[in-house]
Amino acid sequence: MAECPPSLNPQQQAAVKNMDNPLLVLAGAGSGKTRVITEKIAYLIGQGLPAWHIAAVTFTNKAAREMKVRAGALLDDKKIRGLRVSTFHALGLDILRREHAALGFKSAISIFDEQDRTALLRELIKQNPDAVDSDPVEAHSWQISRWKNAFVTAQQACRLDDPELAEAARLYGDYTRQMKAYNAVDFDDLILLPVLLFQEQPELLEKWCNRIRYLLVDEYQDTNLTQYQLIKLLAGSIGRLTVVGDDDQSIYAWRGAHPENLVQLQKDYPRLQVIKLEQNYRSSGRILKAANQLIANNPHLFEKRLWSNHGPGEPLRVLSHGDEITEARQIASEIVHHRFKTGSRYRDYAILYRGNHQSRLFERTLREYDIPYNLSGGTSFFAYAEVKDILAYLRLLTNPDDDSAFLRIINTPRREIGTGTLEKLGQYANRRHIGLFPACFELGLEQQLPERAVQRLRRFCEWLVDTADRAERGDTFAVIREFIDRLGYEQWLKESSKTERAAQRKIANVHELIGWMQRLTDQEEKHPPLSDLVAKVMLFDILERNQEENVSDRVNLMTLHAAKGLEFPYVFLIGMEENLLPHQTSIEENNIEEERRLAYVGITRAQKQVTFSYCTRRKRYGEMTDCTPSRFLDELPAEELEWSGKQSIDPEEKKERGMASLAQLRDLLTEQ
DNA sequence: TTATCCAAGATTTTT
DNA sequence: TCTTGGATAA
Repeated sequence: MAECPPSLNPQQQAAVKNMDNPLLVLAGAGSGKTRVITEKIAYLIGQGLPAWHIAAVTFTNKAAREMKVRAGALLDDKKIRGLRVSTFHALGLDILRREHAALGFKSAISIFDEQDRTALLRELIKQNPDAVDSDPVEAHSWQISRWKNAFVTAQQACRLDDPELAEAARLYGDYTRQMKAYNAVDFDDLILLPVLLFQEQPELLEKWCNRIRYLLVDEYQDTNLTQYQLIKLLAGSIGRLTVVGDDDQSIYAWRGAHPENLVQLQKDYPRLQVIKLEQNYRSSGRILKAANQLIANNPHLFEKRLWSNHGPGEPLRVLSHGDEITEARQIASEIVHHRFKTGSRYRDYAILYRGNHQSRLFERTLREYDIPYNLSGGTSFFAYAEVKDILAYLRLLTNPDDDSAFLRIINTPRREIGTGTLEKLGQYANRRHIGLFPACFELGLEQQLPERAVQRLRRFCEWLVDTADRAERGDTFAVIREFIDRLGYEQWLKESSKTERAAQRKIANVHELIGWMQRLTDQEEKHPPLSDLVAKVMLFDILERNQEENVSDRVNLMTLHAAKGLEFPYVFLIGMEENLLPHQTSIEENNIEEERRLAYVGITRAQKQVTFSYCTRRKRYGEMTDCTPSRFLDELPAEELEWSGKQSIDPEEKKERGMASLAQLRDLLTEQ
């Protein structure tokens, strides 16, 4: 973490102590915003507001965890009991779980991820063959999500009368009805449904407002319109509320984030106080100067200028390379040399890039150079097919209406239940307006399907019912383990995997998932029902947790998005080229500002030094293409930049600095 | 029902 | 160039 001042600076103090007015804290990068939130929680409790009346909301599990830990360090356990620190989605889930009846849901709610949503939409499109539609399913799925994030209901979407979106609007309605039938919600619903509920039933809102008497919101610039509605409802008309944000770090507009919420706050709460935190405790002067100058090219909701007490520090460097292979090699070799020269650790370095695909070459190169690295982002644990399968089984055990889960696992592992059978089952269930699982037990099904098929379905379903029963009553996890065992799932993984190693990895993932859920259960005094657990698990990412535990000494590889909120002594910003950063599609859509903020986020991650690098030629989609250095490089203070690369560097130095052979490097390492 | 091939497309992704 | 998913053949 950045060094914090021994005591809070005047602005931070003002932010902590202001509790009578709604408060907006404009916290620049590295200005100690997490500290302000945690200190404020401690202050509120010190002023006599019990912890269980305070809620702090973040966007990531990681941020929530960090906040909990840091609040815990300020206060003793007793005082902090009941404090709610969670993600938006976890808060929404909690509301839904407690108020499900008011929304017409049964208690065991399934949570659908994007894949589930897309699969369901695909089904819905198939069911309506007269609609000639060329748009891919993903486009509709995305549009529906956009609507949900922008607080547009299905009815409102239908009334938009936009022929381009008519099909999506129709699907939105069908989808919403179908989800209700499945007793399922998606991630966006976790925010949207509580808002709709509170609007319709003020007495429930009052209950929750009574419970949450002070609300703190982290990364406020990332809230979407629906989340803002939820904040406004919970904070009430008085606005017992502190939000902390930075419009310069808004990099999620493409996902529905609405940084204008910063201004809206001023309109909705005339008594709003605004406090700016501009002192930076992270970076050296030159880095801040560069960051300030770059971001000055964007229009601003609020003016803000970062400064720091640190010295000017080292100049910013720009490296030029002939191609991406040279780029990767030179950076790898620089890290080796620099680390050796300064006695730094691997984990002091971060290599940041715009797109995930850029990591691949760097991974390979770092391996060649024997540099340990950590890759964050990429595929999440829950994207693994084996994890999704097991979760689908668990979902079906707790929620028999979850057709998505049913379809996913009915023939995984193979049970000789093919599409023909499922098609007929689906038609029957549709006619009877029931789920696929309940349909299997109906007598009428026997007229539709051959007896063998019915038998197979029933045998499987009866087994599930029996398992669910025993899991409810007995030792839940013993039952689940036995269930997975009897499924023959591991055997199936072995058979279907290409290599033995892949199979072992998948099996390990399954164990990890179950073990993790069990630990989660054991933490709670009263064992929560399985359905709660399954829902909760959907909101977490186990990989994230692993990386926390893994405090090993590794170079960090991540996207600029993933880097937000983190800091490193030495930062490499690679691929500083037009069409890469700013990204091509953003140029086409004329959305340079968000790209500029991405660059800004990248620069402000650095404590001591930033190194930019670009290539003059690069392989793209398998073809060598010419590249132009990013326009953002021109927007930086030229006098603080030190260019090196083929134009400016003399051949001797180049040889010495960049092109050391692998053998030389190995020698260097062994000497050490 | 499953295996294999081919064509299209290729940002970012907190939950 | 690599991945993904849909179509097609066995």
